[in-house]
Amino acid sequence: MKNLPDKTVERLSQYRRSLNNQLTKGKTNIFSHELAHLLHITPVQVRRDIMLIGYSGTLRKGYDIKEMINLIGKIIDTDEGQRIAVIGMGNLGKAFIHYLHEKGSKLKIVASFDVNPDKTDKTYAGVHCYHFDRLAEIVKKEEINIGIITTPPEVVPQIADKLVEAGINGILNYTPKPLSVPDEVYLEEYDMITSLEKVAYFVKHRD
Amino acid sequence: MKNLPDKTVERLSQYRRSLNNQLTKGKTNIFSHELAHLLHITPVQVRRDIMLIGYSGTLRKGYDIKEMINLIGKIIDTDEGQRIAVIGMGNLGKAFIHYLHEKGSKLKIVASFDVNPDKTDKTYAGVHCYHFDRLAEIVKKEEINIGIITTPPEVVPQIADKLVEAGINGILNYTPKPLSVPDEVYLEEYDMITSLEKVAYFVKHRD
DNA sequence: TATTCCCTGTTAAAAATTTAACAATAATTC
DNA sequence: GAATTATTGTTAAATTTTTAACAGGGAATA
Repeated sequence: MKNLPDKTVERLSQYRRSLNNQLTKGKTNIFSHELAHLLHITPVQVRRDIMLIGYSGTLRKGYDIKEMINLIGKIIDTDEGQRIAVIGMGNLGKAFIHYLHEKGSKLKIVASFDVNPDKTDKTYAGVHCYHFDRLAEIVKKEEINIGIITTPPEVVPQIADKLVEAGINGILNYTPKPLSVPDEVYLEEYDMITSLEKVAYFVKHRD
Repeated sequence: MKNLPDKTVERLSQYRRSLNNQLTKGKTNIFSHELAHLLHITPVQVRRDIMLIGYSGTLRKGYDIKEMINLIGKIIDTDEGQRIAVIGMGNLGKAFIHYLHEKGSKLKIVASFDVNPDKTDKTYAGVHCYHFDRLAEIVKKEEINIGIITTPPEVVPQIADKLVEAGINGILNYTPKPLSVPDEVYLEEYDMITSLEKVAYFVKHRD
């Protein structure tokens, strides 16, 4: 499959979640306008995304929910499921682990890291916390290929270097410290303060 | 000032943070390419954003850091500073409070809410946690105008309703449950699982 | 069986965002 | 003081994303 647009990929993840939800409610088919309504987007956008992934619904019956869930899985997930590490076991790191814990997602957080001895060598929601010194070792052993960084910003560049060195393929940086990594590593950054200041701006300038 | 593009607003927040950082290092002026380098974006983008906010640097000396910080403040902040509430005192809520605690930001988290009696009537990092039943009362008393939702997804719609009813002007929804609010309320949504699945997708399809 | 209606799939247009191109000009060099 | 260099500000082009428009066709209706 040709590479999908960024935004479509984001929505696929959300479609899947909504669809799973509908499935548990006993629904088997869904119209573009229904799915759109659930995500508060437009039906056209739904249909366009579905077109891009090469799926087809049936006229007047909409889309088969199970089929769509499976297809999205084929697009996003790998067969083995990707294995993830969280670096930094503060509140944000814990939130992540907690978030992924219940879901039947293919994404598995299999290790966490910290330097604080109060946190290392303990297990939180089924995820063991190792000392950061053991990063390379554990990444290899556990076949981790994605890292989520939730540490204080000062140490982010070194952490990223270590992750890349250890052979990770994707990084999700949740700190306010912008990062750059080699081209072959996929990087996604998100800054909580920025999104809050964005809200502040648009609240101030609304009308 | 005419309304700025979404993305420019996001970057302004990041410029300011970087600039403050440079200021503490004793730097007084900065070139577009330097600022660009700090955020890992292009110099053109920096210059264009600066153009949009109507600021000018001086040729060969770059931009005056203090002036820019002040200007960005005038654009994003209000004189009194906006007052924020966090709804849901789980790990994510705590992360937010912690994050904003140290910063000299104009944004102030002045209250938090939960329904769990283990959490209510306590203070975390200087922020008092009230029972959710008191939302309307406290929002009024504390003149809160922005709410951050970090609760379990099931209860999000009711919470949003209550926030809107209480007269809030902006909502930052961190749950995976899409929300819709009246037009006069600014809504920003962010979904941690989605961004993780996005990384997973691009890692899988990289090159 | 003809007609209407609803919903999909897709192409085309519009809007938002990023990137490129370059003119202007102050400082520096020769 | 002429030529070169570095850096800004801005217009234009390219890219990405969203929205609109509408043809097609199966189901329902009559």
